[in-house]
Amino acid sequence: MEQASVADSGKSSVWKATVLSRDEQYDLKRKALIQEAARAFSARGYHDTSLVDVARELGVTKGALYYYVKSKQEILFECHMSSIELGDRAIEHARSIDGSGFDSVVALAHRYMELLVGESGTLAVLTEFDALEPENRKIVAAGRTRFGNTFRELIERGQADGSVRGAINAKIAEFFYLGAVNWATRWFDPGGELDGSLVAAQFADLFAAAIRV
Amino acid sequence: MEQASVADSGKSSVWKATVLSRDEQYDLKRKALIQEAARAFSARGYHDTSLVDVARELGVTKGALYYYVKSKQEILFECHMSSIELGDRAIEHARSIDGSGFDSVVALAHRYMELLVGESGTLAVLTEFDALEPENRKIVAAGRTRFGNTFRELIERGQADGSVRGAINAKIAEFFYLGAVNWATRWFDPGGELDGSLVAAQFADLFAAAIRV
DNA sequence: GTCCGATTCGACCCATGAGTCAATAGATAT
DNA sequence: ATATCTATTGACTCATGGGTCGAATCGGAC
Repeated sequence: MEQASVADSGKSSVWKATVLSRDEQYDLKRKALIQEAARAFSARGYHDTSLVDVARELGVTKGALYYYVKSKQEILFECHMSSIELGDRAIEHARSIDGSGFDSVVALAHRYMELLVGESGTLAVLTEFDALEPENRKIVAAGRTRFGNTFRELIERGQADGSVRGAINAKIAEFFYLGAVNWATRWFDPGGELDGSLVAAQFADLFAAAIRV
Repeated sequence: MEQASVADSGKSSVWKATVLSRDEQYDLKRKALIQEAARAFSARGYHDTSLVDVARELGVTKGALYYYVKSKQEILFECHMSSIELGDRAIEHARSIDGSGFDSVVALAHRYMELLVGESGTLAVLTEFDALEPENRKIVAAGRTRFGNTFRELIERGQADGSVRGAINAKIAEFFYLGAVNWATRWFDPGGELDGSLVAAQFADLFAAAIRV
């Protein structure tokens, strides 16, 4: 008992709670595992994160993890896929905007960042693309391309309709903003002094000012 | 002979050239080693880069590398230190500007990026900070802090003298720009379609527009 | 040509970390 | 109480990669 409470001193909150069905518990634990791994991957990087560490953080041993996932690579892949999904949701939102190209890209940029630092964003991993094995990388690359193309398309539409500065190179602007965002996953701390929606708003504001005509 | 030419098919250009003194050759080879490692660290990350790969790229075996450096960590440290030095040079340049706070930060941002994608920038590594061992990390952190403080100080001076938008959070603006820059070391290819000085100019322009009053 | 120090090789050691698996403790139903 | 399925352990294998070291090689000095 004493020892159990010591083991629980980590973040193993989801790894107990016995008021649920089998399947529900399984799903919850799996989610918790991926989320914890995502946090570690984002902070320290894929190759510098050992599953022993992740397991310890969950108050469990490494072997147990393999009851929920088949490999470390699978975890990374799921992290990437959920970030892709956030991208798609942001795209959907941007497309629903009935405004200029400028309005749309800014909406895309803002919503994307909001989702990333928000509730469901804690399991998104944007870096470590190279650590994906070829097969998975291809799938993730498709999602990335989808997002990047939309981003550039909206910028160019803005340039066509006169709402975005013509001097801007769409590709560089995209890399510029996505770089800032990708990097944010490294330093942003959900419990830190900077509030998520504040950061998202500032990021969107900086980007908007950067490309506004 | 035949085999030697095959081995040379990499980028081992500096690893021959017998028209120099001992010490000069030693220094050159050491530089080449660190530069090649930096390229690999920037592209694939520290932990995913093996010294066997670096050695092969230089047309040499791993053992030979240890004649020039004492550890992989030493290489990483030197890479970081040279990026710090670029930062200091950019600071020096920004301080020499006799203008508003806005003019100074933009000069800092522009020059920093120029140096990074320029000639001497090929050995700068900005990410992989966590891979530094504690002692080295402390030293590098000092350089980073110096740069970050200068960056924020200039922004705030700009806000005081009315040349930078007051609504901007200096810290977030700094992270925003440095994120874009850090990320650029991952994708920028000196021989690629995008010219270095063009990218630097666009980055500075985007940043300038983002914070301009 | 021979010698000597500067370089480089390649085989080796060792730590780390991914993934496996038989054994077992825990819960659940009968 | 017992049989059964679930979940977890901990000891294991194996591959990778950093670092070491004595031996071999190379290039210039005499």
